[in-house]
Amino acid sequence: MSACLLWFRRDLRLSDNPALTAALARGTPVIPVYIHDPEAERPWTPGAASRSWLHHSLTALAADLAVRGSCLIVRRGPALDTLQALIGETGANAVLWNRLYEPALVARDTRIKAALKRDGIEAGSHNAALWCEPWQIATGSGAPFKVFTPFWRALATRLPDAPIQPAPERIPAPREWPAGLSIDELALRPQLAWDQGFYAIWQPGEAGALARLASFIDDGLHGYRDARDRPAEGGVSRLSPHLHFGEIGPRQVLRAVQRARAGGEVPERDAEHFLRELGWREFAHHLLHHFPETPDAPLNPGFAAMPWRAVRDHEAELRAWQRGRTGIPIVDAGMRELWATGWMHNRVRMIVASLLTKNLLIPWQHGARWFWDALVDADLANNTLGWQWVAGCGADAAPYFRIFNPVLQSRKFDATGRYIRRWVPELADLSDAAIHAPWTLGADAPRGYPPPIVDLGASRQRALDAYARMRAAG
DNA sequence: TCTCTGTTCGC
DNA sequence: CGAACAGAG
Repeated sequence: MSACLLWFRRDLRLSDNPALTAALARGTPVIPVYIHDPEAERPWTPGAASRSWLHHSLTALAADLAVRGSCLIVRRGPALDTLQALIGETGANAVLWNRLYEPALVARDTRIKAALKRDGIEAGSHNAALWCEPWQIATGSGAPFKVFTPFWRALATRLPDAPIQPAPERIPAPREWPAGLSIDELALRPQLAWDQGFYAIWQPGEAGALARLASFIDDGLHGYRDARDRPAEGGVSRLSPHLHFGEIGPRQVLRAVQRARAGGEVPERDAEHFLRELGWREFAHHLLHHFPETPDAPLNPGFAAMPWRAVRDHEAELRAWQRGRTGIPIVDAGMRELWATGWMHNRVRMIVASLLTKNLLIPWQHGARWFWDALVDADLANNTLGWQWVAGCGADAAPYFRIFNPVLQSRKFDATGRYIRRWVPELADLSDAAIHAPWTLGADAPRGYPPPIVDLGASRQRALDAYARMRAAG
């Protein structure tokens, strides 16, 4: 009897899922499968925080499938071998999935599709993750975009308009289910439960994603343009991990914003600024597709000559940055928020990344690696774009060498020090005037909090000099 | 999605 | 003397 394997990867939802829609349209039983195959993602195997989230997301998906008379079959091993084994066991004659965009996974999926077709198996891939496929958008001369603003203008002409499918009420089951592992057997959670704190603020899974979107549209979108920059406020959507795992799709987010905008509940400027953030996500995938080397190498080749400091000589500085012990309050607050919650506010991501790459002159790849392990929303496209942007070697390079001043940023975006007080409690008693730069208190600076790891003025000049030397060499 | 400096303006 | 602004990198 014929059946269809529905291969879940990072599209862990039942609404707005084109592969699921296609599977149902075939009218045969559907066998949902998740295959744990981290080796295929080398060198970017999922980090520890991301694996923790995945555990919870798979658990939610399995429950959502069970309610619909279905079942998530969990396996481990090379994806093609596992799919072929399942085909043998179930007699399935089709495999459907939604696309991923990481270079290593694109290569794997291409091989799998060819192998399945050679065996006479229908193999179909769909778009669940993007407004617009990276290869469907180009400059006037047919080249990929490297600057955000023109990319955004082009994207606006190609927004999706197909209707969004709701989650089905039932999913037809096979007469017999193949064997599978329990989610626990994948050992995705850390041995020491350092991720416990994460789930006080996060609800992985489709229901959590939809609830987050709804509450953001209701009371976060209004005033978003300004509130999004203040890390002490809940002024951002916090949808990033849900989007990364496909617990919600960008089309669903777009549709919800458009509805709120049309209803007049939300000022145009706030809707526009939020949609631009989704535009940056699309841009990141566009760049990763067209420049697959960029997770490791600068997009701007001139940066090969950038005299970064060798990290092996400065392990202690990297370690202090990772642990939130740089002595610069806004930076330490961000790094500790990351450690405690698996997430960091985007404004603060830019500040901590600028300190590492500019003031400490440590290569951006080391920061990207740390984020990769610590973020629940770790995403190769977004992480690469963000780090290259801050380092100055990526797309949308400014005509100047951008160096954030963490004290000014802190005064501007955390004026009352609420964010710092929350994550750096040893500074909680300082005045609003002193909390952004406690070393200015001299002998009165709080004990137990380190002095700044670098002189911000001198290290700024050092970075500018390094940049000038790079340009002279190029 | 920036910072620094110098200038001007208002108090 | 600080706020506001322009220009440069």
